[in-house]
Amino acid sequence: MTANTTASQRIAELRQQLAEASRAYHERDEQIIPDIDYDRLMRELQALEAAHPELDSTDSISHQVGGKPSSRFAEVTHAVPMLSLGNAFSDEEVRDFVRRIDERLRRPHLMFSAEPKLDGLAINLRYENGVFVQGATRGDGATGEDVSANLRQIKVIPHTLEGQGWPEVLEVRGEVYMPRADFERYNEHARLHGGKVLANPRNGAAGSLRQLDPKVSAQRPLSFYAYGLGEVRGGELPPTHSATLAQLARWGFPVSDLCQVVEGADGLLAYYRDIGERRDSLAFDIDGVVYKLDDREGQQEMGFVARAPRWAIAHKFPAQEQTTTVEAIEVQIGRTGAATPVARLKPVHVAGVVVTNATLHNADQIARLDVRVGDTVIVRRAGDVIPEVVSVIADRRPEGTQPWQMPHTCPVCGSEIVREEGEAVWRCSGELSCPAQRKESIAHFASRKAMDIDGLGDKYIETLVDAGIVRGVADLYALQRDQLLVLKLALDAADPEALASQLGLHLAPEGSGDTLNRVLKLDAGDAGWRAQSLSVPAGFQWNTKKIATKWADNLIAAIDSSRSTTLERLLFALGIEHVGESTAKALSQWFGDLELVRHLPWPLFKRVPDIGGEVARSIGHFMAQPGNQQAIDDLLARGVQINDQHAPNARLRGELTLATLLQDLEIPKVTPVRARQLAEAFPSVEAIRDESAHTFVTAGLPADTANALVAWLDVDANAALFSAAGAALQQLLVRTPEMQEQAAGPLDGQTVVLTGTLAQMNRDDAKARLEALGAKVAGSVSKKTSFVVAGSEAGSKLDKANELGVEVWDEARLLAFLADNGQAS
DNA sequence: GATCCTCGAGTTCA
DNA sequence: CTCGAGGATC
Repeated sequence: MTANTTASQRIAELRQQLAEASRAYHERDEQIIPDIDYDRLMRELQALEAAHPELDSTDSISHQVGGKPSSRFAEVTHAVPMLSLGNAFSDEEVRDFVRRIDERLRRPHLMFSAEPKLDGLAINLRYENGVFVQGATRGDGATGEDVSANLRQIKVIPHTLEGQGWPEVLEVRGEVYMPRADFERYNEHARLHGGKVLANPRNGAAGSLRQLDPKVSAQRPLSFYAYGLGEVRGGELPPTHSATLAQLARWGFPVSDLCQVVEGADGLLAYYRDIGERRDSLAFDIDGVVYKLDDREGQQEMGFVARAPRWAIAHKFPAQEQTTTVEAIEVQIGRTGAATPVARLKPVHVAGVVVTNATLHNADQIARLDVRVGDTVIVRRAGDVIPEVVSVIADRRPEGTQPWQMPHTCPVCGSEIVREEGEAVWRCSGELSCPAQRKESIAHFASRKAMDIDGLGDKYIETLVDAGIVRGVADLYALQRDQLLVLKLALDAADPEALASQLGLHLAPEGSGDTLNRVLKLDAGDAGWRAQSLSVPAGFQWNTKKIATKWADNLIAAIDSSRSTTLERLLFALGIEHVGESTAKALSQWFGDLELVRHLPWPLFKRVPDIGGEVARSIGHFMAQPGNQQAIDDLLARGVQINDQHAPNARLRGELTLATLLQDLEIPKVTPVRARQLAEAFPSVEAIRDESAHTFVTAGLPADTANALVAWLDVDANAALFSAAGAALQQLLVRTPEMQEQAAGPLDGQTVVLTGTLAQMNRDDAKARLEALGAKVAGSVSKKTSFVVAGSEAGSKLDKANELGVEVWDEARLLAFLADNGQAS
């Protein structure tokens, strides 16, 4: 095959792909390949055609601008063609652009008008004698569609011009777009009322403008910014682009206030960076910025190349969206057993990083998108960082794919995967017998906000667990330096036999695992393979320099220093379901000591604000497992110490009554009113326990309530819980004298939210200090928020605060306040 | 019973 | 950061 046939094949291929994409984009408002790919393919085609002029043809898509207009609307031939712009993707290309102008014009100060490039739909508005007469889409650049009726529905487009001095014929060009917030609101409404959900603001704008019924179009929240001119007759306009925009604004057109005049390539690049940083906080989507030589005389001198002016260029942001293929859909098991499907993607660059994984959240989301293995998908890194699959490109689905289904068994331990009634998540039922859950729970235990064991990364946890050295969190505190050294040696060893003989270890037979496992496992007969007691012989020759000893020493030291901890950290570290950072803190503050929390009957936990039945039961359930109690015993036996134990909070005192207890037990039919009645009629739990329904009725309870109570007490487990709770209540009340009064802080009862980056301290630090003054530090802004502390680059939370009229402090004010109240750094 | 608010849990990559 | 769901409140 000659080079030429290869090229001609490729050209044909490219032309077909591009034509297809172009048709979909312009006629059906669908994007079947992302812009970035389209641009890349177009460049490839142009390059090939330039290199092989004999294969070029005038009707190639590379010589057209956009697609053919659809036939539903009247055609409009533009008096002045609507051209597209050349693209720049790098600083270098921008400098080239400026250099070309500089070389031709030879002027001292090159001034440019820089503007955001809105991601919408370009249109041309025609005014004759100051009255709007026609509006058209760009179409293929030469002819577009008459969408005047729909454009008249857009409030910001003037029907008649304001002010005076406008030309007889004035054509204004600009972008119709849909503001993000309106797009969201519209979709929310559509979802609730079964309307058409829009894919993104750009498609929303395009689709809306091309509705045949202007009434439908009127419902869509469209807006407009002017950025240029078409035909102008019978009038003078200012000599620069920037002054023209100002003039357009005076005539009543919306002009973006982000437009700026800057000088030279450096000015352009600074503008680009500035807008790039503000991109996410803008009210609309942009896909780059546009630079135009400001003075019109210079523009004329520069002229045009085939499809674009030489005096303007679009500087695009790195693609936020990319296509790639789904190589597999795997299931990850989290600490709680939650089974999360994750798409393994063919690696692809998106917005500066290589993305290989994207969460698919849960089975419902997969079903909604209908993502299948082998699919080509569009991946996005939205405003935040986390990649997500936006949509599947249906046309590129290979034959014979099946809809994805949640597996029935756990990929790690083989246990059944089940879904609770009414819940969205599927869970592996293996609990701690599932290695994945065990590893995750150990990782959680060691994490920064829990026991904070530095240096114990996922990899090491994995090997420690696989090797059987660590089976539960308490085993971490029994780790020996030698075990870690051998572990590291085995991980790096090329020759297991040699290593084993050097260390004097018995080696598991080949095929019983990788090098590491063969070194670590010892034949224990029928019991299977077990970790052997590992040690490095005295005088062992380390054959590589300083191998691993540093790491092992550091880890042992980190584990050691984590022994001294707080109740809050330990409770959080245990990984009790529904007990996160803040619930752990509440438990620690209200009850003060571990023994109390370990043995308290669950209904009493409900006395703590923000703990309800679900959370209370979960704590009780955790503490009722012998294995968990054993683990706590082991931790304490191996030197874990809680340094902040104290007496229960005195505020509990008023809460601990027979009436509240009766409510908290969740006895059927026993409402708060009935609970109070019972508490008044009977002095204690013991007095109620063995009574008959008749006695309760005599005491004033309705018969059905009395019967329900007796029936409930008749169940042994309930009776036991009842007695235990009564005893615990008494015990706590007996401790009344030692209960702690909480010191009143200046921020008592206030809720504070931190946002943005603080320069002088980190977030956790600021949080701790505010809490020391009595404040509650919350994660989201609501009308109950007392004030918001905004650091630099504050985002949505600051907006929300402004929206709700919540007071906002800057960092200086916070620092001053902290200093005034004895919490200076 | 509905609504608002907060917490927990899960996730990516340099 | 976002979603889902638990808790508090009316």
